[in-house]
Amino acid sequence: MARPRKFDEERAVDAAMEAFWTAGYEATSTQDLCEATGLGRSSIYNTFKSKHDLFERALARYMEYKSAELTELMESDLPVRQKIRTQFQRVIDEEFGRGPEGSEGREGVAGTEGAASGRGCLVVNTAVEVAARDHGIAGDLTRDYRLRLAVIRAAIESGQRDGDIARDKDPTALAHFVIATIAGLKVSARVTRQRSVLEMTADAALAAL
Amino acid sequence: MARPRKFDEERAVDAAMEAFWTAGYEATSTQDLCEATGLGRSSIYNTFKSKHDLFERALARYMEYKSAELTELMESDLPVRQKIRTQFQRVIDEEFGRGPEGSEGREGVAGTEGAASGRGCLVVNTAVEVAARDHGIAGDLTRDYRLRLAVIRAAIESGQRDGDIARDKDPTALAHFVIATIAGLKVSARVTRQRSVLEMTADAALAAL
DNA sequence: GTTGTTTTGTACTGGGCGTTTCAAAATGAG
DNA sequence: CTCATTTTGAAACGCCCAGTACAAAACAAC
Repeated sequence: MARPRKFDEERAVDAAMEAFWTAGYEATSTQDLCEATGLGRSSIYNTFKSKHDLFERALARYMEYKSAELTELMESDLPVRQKIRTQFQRVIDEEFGRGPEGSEGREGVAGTEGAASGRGCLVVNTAVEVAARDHGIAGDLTRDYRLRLAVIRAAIESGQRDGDIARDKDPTALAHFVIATIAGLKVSARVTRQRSVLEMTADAALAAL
Repeated sequence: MARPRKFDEERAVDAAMEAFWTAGYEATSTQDLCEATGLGRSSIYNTFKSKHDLFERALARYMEYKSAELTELMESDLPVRQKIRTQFQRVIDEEFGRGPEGSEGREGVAGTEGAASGRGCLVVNTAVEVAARDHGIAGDLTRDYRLRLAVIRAAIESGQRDGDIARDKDPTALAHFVIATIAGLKVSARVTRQRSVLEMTADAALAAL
């Protein structure tokens, strides 16, 4: 009945997600979005209401991906502590790559530090950059937070039943703590470009469980 | 020998710091900076080389303030654990205010969550927003990180001498962990608007020391 | 008061922003 | 093929951005 679309909407959202992930919301222009998706301005504005709308869909997609990964890990049959450790390691690997041990920047020489190479985490980036001034986005993030909380808390409760974690500890508190630690690792990774620092941090956090 | 300046340069930097703190680097326009400082464009560009230069000075000032507070606390004669606890509490109070216990937003009703009211932490905001694409700023943040690390590590080592913290633990690792936890609290505060959640998180973190 | 220097207010620059407009192109239905 | 409908590309919109140019204003030195 009419001219058909030549692109895949989902692929466009994925491409936009990559762009927002790399540069952040404000710093990603509509021109950048055109180049990332391969679409023209008209197609984007015909498909999505606005840059903000596209961002919200891209963010939702990111949260879907990450929540799926987290859920799969937390519902596996590994010991709890190992689940948490693996999640921490994932965060570190995502920031530094999975390359050889010595691949991080040289250390110790003042003033020669480079900027971070990874692009961090879209959720953390968004929480810091836009959540305070955008109630809609803040709500999206809160909903995602609750989802992650539930999944991690369930794994911790399961670990308590197995005797891997002391039963007198509050699983909700521990789950909040795990989430905060992950966020902390991601922020630290923006500043200290040494994998070993993050691994020390993660190990110390695991001692709290 | 010439017309004297009518404003205080330091005060201008302070005002700019407040503006950048509230809105972030990109979202703060030169117009905003004029209004925040009360200066005209000419005065700003005559005193500072550029928006970026002014930001760097504002950030440095923020780091000075915060590092001074941290150092004062860490070099006090409180027990270590209480020093750390106090620092965590400061972070929470800064995000939620020091008001009565029930002042946080209502909870439980999906979709009604509001955006964060506080403005977070300029260091964390900067680390996430600009560090990855600005080597100079990244270096400033790294230097500040090392300073905080040294101060906290010293407090922990002192605590180990007092027997308040197990001597077999690596004080450097614990210091990195404390810093990451603080960052994690600040990020979580952007998403969960309940003081109790952050207090649970802080308590759980203290168990790791 | 005059001169020399600096600051200040105002207007402006070129450019990029998010968004809209519109006609041409493309396609399925009859 | 024709027609109705939708997508697409290109150009343009008004607006705001960081930064600049410049002359008038304000002072210190003499």
